Amino acid sequence: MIAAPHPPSRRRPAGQVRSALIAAGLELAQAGGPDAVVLREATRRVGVVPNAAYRHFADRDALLAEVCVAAMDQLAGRMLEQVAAVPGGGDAKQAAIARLGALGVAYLDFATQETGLFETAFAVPRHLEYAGDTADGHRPTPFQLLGRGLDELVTAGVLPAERRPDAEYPVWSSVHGMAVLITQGPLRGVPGQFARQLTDQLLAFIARGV
Amino acid sequence: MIAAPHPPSRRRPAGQVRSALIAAGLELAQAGGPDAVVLREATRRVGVVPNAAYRHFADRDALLAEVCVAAMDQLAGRMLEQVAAVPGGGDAKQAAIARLGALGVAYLDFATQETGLFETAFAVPRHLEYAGDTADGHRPTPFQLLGRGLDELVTAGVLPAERRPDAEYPVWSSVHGMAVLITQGPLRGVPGQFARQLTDQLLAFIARGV
DNA sequence: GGCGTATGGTGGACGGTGTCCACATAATTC
DNA sequence: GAATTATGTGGACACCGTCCACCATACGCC
Repeated sequence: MIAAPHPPSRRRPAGQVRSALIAAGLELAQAGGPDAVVLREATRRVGVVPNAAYRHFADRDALLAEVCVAAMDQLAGRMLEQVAAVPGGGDAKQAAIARLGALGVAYLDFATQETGLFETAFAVPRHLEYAGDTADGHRPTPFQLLGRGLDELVTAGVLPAERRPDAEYPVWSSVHGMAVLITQGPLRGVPGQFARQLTDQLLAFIARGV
Repeated sequence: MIAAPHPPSRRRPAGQVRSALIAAGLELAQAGGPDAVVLREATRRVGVVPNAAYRHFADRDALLAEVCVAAMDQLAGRMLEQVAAVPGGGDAKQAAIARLGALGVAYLDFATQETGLFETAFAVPRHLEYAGDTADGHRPTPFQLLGRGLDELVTAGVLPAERRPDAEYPVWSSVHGMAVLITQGPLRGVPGQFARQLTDQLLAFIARGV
């Protein structure tokens, strides 16, 4: 046996393995949702032995939780992009409405195009807390973006100020509910054309209800 | 070794093991959601060896799928109860609105009180189809109940007939979204009082938007 | 009525997973 | 330079879903 007595046993720069594990977990989540982020596979991709993960995370759920906030951050990024792409000029009321609509469409597009990540973003393990809004280094949360959109609606004079408080919740519920029903629920697999019709219908519904 | 050469190896009446497995799975789902319905534990509760399950289900997902329709059926049952409990007399318009509201409240109550079952009802395995509406022997689906509620709204003159088509979807999305956000999503753990306020606000939102 | 055959149970095994323990090394601190 | 801490390794355990080979019963058919 001429086996090397101890394989180099190299050690990566501080924090590198940790973030690499999160990145690997994100890949797995993208491909297969939260259940697919399996600790051993993540370590395999990073090129490290399974137990090494326990130097950086208490357990698999702790890793998953980090992946979840990363996924949520990606959703927020997509929403930011889309709202920035809305042409600005013209009527202020129309613009505010268009920007809010862009947020909703981005939300739904992300859910259908990146179903794994979308599912993961909301799959924070049961006993763990959802990270408070906008942890350091991250974008504003989708919830905050929605709040800004509604504020714009008020300043543009579209939404009466007295109806602004807590208006986030029904709007968020509507969009989130449709996203869930289409991507994971009984409405999954409906043809894209019908899904788009549902989206338009939903936006009109929200505009009347808010 | 005086071991009995072959333990009785008894055989249950036809179909009994199958339904017992579903019932056991339902218990597991109630306590811990879809991930908790684990094949081996179900067989253990039924008092049978793990492999016996494979005589009745192709695999664990097939068992889970059956548990899902049972859970959905329970949700429908709760909705039926609640809508039947709405006092009938008085203004037809008010009555129709009250009955639709009762459906929504029942949906949300079920989600908060039976979170495991609620989660399971919508956790049909990816590659399997959602059972078409109202399989034999089951109650009407929640979706059908919602449709009836909206029909009542039309006949009572509350909802213009031209807005009836496909009105299920935005309404369903709103209620379902809130249920998901409160029970599994970022809103979980909010105090019950706030949750109730959100529910009222949501119903008003729906009434305006529909 | 005897008998073959499908039906539904058993036992044992395999690979995969999360997690724990004991150990070994590299980096950091005094 | 020594002691301590942080990080990676190796090996093990229990649990899970699933497959294979075997066996006992119930049932239809001649």
